[in-house]
Amino acid sequence: MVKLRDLQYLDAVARHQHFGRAAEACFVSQPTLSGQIMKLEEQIGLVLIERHRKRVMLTPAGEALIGRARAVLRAAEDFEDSARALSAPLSGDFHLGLIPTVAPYLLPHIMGPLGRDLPEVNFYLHEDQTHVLLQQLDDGKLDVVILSWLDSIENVERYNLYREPLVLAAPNHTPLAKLDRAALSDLDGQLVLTLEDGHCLRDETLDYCFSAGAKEDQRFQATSLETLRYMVASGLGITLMPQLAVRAADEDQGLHYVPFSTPPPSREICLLVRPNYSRMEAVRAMVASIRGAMAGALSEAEGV
Amino acid sequence: MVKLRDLQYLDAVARHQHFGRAAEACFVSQPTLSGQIMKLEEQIGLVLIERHRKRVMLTPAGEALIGRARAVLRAAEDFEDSARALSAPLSGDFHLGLIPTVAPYLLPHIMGPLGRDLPEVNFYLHEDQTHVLLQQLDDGKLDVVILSWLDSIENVERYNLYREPLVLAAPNHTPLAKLDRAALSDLDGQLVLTLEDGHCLRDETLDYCFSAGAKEDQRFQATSLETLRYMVASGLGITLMPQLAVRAADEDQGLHYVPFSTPPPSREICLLVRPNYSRMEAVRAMVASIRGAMAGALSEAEGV
DNA sequence: TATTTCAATAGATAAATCCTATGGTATGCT
DNA sequence: AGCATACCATAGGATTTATCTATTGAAATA
Repeated sequence: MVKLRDLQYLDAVARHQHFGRAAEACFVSQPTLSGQIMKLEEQIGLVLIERHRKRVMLTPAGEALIGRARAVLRAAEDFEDSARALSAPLSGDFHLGLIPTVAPYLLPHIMGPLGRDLPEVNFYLHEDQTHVLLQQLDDGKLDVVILSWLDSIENVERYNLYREPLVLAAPNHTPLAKLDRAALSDLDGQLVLTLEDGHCLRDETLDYCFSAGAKEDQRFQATSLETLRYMVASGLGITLMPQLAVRAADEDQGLHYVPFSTPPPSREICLLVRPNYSRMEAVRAMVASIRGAMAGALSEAEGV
Repeated sequence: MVKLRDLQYLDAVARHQHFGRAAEACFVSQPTLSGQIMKLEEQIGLVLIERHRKRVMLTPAGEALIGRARAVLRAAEDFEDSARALSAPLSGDFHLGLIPTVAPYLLPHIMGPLGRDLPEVNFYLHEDQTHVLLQQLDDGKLDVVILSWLDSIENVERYNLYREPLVLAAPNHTPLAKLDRAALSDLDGQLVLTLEDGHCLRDETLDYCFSAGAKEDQRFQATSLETLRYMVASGLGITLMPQLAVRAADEDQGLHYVPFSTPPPSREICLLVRPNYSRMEAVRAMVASIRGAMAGALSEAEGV
């Protein structure tokens, strides 16, 4: 039977397209890696790697097998992760992915409680757009992602964390900013500023706005929620903001937030893991910790 | 990183609940296996096996990990199968599962062509009911199954082989046996003999019969199509028979087959493999070979 | 108490892996 | 051309790992 080490060597060569660097990545000498790769090729009766002077690459057979080789390695890592989780359920490294419209506003609320409730866990934080996070979750690069739920997402296990209302952000001294409560119908005929393509908040905002009869201002697209905030503050237009991004201090910057009358437009922020993920005990602890932290944070924010 | 060999040892101990027999199954000595298991336990920091005098068994931790260990082994086998398939696509062992109402009538038509078209393949044949075959396909015990398609089947790749008409089987000298062509409406009010529970042909037959107003004869249930045939021949009642099970010689046994007018009741016989199965080239060759053989066989039978 | 059963231990051997040093062959530069 | 560079393959020896046989030890059985 093939050996996991050989598959690691194969994976490294496929990745680096270079025997020396692949060997370095595996912490062995180049001849060792070369020899083992050759032995593997001999064992299965196929040449897996095309050796050129300038660059090595996989043969068609290698290309066909590399996916399955990586599947074996993933399964082995999964076994080891499970073992670690069993011997110390609430410890180890966790790679947590968040979308850009959540991370900077959620993390201040939860990093404290998480550090307190799971003191043995090291959290590595990754910020990216939904589709990237989901891909990385699937690849095993991330353990957990937190994002705004979309019905098109599949093949994950989902834990709702909190439902986040969207509020209307309008420049001071405009009629909309005078409102105590906004209704969706108030958006009719308005021009709305949005984030650039790829942000799920953009799609959610546009959905609500289109159905209310508002139009997108196609002259500008913001690259981040902070940019968007300043575009609104400088009087360029209005937008919808997630509740957690609301800052009372912005009033001085020419920006006013108006909550919607119930039921407000909102998004469901949830935590996702792969089905059969090996460290569910820690995930459940994380979910409980975050829900606890956010129950307080949102009702507090809502009162403002 | 864990070694595949260790996982094999673990799997063997879990299976045999006995170190000595597990070692034998792995073709190593008992101390070797004991030692490696202990080393594995030490490596992952968990006791996986409860050593009792009378019987060894998995600890809860072992129970939690054995599934993932087996997943690793399956992935490794998959890699090796793929490698073999690449170096000799149309050779090796194939475990083929068939349902009992297909196997004895289909195999005579296809074993010749299969042997001719895939001379390097060894076919191992397994006969069982649909749900057992599907489970074994999923477990990797079978490479390919051939059965009558049900809409409830999922998570497989499907290749239709042929659509098999069902014909009316009635005792000679009964009014139905005098018909040249039967219509479903002719079944109205009849008592129909069926196979015992678990055979998909039973469900298909009853579906057609119920919708035509016929009732099941609950006094008898046949354990095989051959038994059923003789029950009809001895005048106990009528039934529906798959076209391929029709034998002209039965006329002398008091049994008459009446084809239905078009469109006749029928079942779709198809070949299933796991998605991402590693030896698709051979499967495609099998499908082509069977389709070729059956195109002739069915039109021939239909002419009778 | 004697016997049986079965996993663990001890010590020796065989095999696999890995290292350093070196060879050979394209590629690129002057 | 000629030399230097980059890089994979080969050789030979050192180390680690897996494996074997023989034996021990501890519970279960008679």
